[in-house]
Amino acid sequence: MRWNELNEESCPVARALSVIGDRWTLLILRDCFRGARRFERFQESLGVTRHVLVDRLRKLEAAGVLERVQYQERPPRHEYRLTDRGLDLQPVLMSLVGWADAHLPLADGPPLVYEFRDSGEPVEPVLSDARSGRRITPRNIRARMRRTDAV
Amino acid sequence: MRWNELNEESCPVARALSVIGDRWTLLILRDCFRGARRFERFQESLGVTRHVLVDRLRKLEAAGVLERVQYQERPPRHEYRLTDRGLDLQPVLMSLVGWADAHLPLADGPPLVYEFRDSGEPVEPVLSDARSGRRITPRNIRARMRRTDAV
DNA sequence: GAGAGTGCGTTCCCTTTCGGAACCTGTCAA
DNA sequence: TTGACAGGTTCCGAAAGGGAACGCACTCTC
Repeated sequence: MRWNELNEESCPVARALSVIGDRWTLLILRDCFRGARRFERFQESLGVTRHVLVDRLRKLEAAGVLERVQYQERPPRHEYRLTDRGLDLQPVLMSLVGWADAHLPLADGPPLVYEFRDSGEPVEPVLSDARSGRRITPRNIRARMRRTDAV
Repeated sequence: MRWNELNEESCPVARALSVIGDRWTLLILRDCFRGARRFERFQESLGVTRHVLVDRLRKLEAAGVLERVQYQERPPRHEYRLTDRGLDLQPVLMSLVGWADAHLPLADGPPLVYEFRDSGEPVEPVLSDARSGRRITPRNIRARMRRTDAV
């Protein structure tokens, strides 16, 4: 298994990481979910070097996670927007936040909280089964291989 | 923001990535969830070089995600086991799997499926609110900053 | 009791990636 | 005409990673 060929793996974790597993990539997406769209804003927010940022944005665009949209003509300027495919990464980000808040807490509480847009009720995200609504824990489910090459 | 000082950030995404954001780390944890515990098995499964593997295992141990347990005396041999903190990363892995299955599908279907350990019913993991059970989507929730330094 | 095997590293060398800083290219406004 | 702005590109040295060999403390087999 080579890092640059993760997309050819059958394991879904590996294929997901082939898109979002590079350094900085998930932080770029975090900024996207917070409304960032433009190169300078990503660069300032992350402090990442500019060619790395170019590389990551290009890869995310190629993967269909971001789309590059022209927002002015002269000089041509583009911004990066989350596609539906990118929006679907929200559970990944929220799971990370949930884990960090639980296990790497800050002294003065979590710096951000999620709430429902309509009611303002706070959200405590957990994984559950879409059909039954049953809560998912590491101990009440198991993975079953459908093919042996899954690794 | 420097990669090696992500743990000092206030953003929970950054702090989570300070533990699991390095190359290979999530793939090591994937193997742990599949029952891998020993150095040789990780090394064979991933093809990662041995010193990188040593580095990642040490960091995960230092972060309390894995614990190093002696399983024989002479010569002393240790294996790496998920702690409760490590088990709590399952939603992160499952979110990645869900996203990959939805957006980077394989021609012949997902190589592995999750099912409930007791009933064998298939599991379709989604994020929902622990209290209300309401489904979470990118559009029905918003993040609210509790402090301005959250970035 | 010599040699091979096992499990977990460590060391060495070379390539790739990354960080830091400067530079480039249209365009507009002062 | 000079400066600012947005989004890159280029160059160089440093850090991280890949590949392969070696080390070491046993045990097992012949």
